Amino acid sequence: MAEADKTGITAGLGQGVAPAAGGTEQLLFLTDEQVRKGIEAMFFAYRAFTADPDRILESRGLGRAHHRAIHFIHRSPGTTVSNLLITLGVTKQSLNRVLRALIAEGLVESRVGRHDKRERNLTLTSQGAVLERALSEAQRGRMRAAYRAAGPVAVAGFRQVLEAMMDPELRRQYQSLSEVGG
Amino acid sequence: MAEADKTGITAGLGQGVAPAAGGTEQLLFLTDEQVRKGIEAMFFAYRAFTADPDRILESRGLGRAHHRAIHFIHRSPGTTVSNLLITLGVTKQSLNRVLRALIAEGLVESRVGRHDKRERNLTLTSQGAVLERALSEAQRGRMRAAYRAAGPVAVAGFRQVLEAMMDPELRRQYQSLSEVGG
DNA sequence: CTTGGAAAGTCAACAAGGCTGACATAATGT
DNA sequence: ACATTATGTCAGCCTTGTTGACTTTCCAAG
Repeated sequence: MAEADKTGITAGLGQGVAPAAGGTEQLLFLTDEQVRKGIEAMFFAYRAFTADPDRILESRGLGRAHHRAIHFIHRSPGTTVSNLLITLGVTKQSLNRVLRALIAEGLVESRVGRHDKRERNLTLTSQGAVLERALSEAQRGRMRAAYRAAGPVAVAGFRQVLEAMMDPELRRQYQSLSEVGG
Repeated sequence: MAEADKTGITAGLGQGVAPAAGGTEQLLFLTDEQVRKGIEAMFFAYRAFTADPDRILESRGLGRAHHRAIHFIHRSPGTTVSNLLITLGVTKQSLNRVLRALIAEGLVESRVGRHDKRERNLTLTSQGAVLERALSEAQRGRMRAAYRAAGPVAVAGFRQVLEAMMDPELRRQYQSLSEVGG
């Protein structure tokens, strides 16, 4: 199947997309078949998306959960445990297990907060930064290749649809990351 | 490693990278920041993507693994265990546990193959079809809403990028599903 | 017809990474 | 002084993935 979608959207999108043949749907691109393909695309793409980092992590006895923590600590250095809890959407106990491992491995540092000593400010150690870099490189390499293959217009659309899929609460979190970032 | 510097723009620029609205970001869309946003968008969107079915499944004591099996059995009625194994990318033992539960619940039927009696042809029972419908409806509802919000051009781009992210092998599988399509 | 290999099922054991509940500690704010 | 917040931790449970070993059934080639 060719990437004929570029122009027509409705026309090129193959198989089950009956071109208005008795179709009641005013918007052709919203056929069940189209939506199903989107769902399956998410499933397969997400597998590919996590495959590269998983390979790196495996060799160090870490998992996807550690990757996520590393990613967001890198993204928001000095963030607190509570913040991370909200971002990751897991329980304190679950995150704590992950953080304990990361700290034990010397990848993350946990310092008592300056203003509020109950808080812990989390940062990557230099070792942690090295691993983050490796994980990120692998994942960004794939993402970058996909971006190149699909082109800038497609990339914009990609992000638009993903953002539209998020619940408002998640979207807010997602968007606030960029502002903070760095 | 050096690819990141190609654009001359590294981290810390946040949203400011692209000339906000309708800008010509054609040369800039491969900045690290852009790619990172894509990665995070995948993370958050995938959470939202699975949230609705998860809620339905939970109430019936099933999990995401069951959903995946149901989805692909629905998609390719009469498929064999081996086929499903390849599609889902899990081990025989793992899939078998899931299938056993689905059969016990009367959601899936396993019939001895006609041509090759070693094979088992898997189909949804009427009950299984009902559940599939419910799960699918929830997920497609969200996807459809996102599609509407983003528009047809964005949808095309969304699919293009996701497909470009897949490894050739996964992409082949993904594409072959449409042809079968029930 | 015998036999090798393929398809499927199963048992056992294990690990990652979610979850809940209960409880401890230290620091903060009222 | 006291309630609340942020964090950590123990214990136990669940789902879903993994390996390894073994069996049954069946097809197909020698």
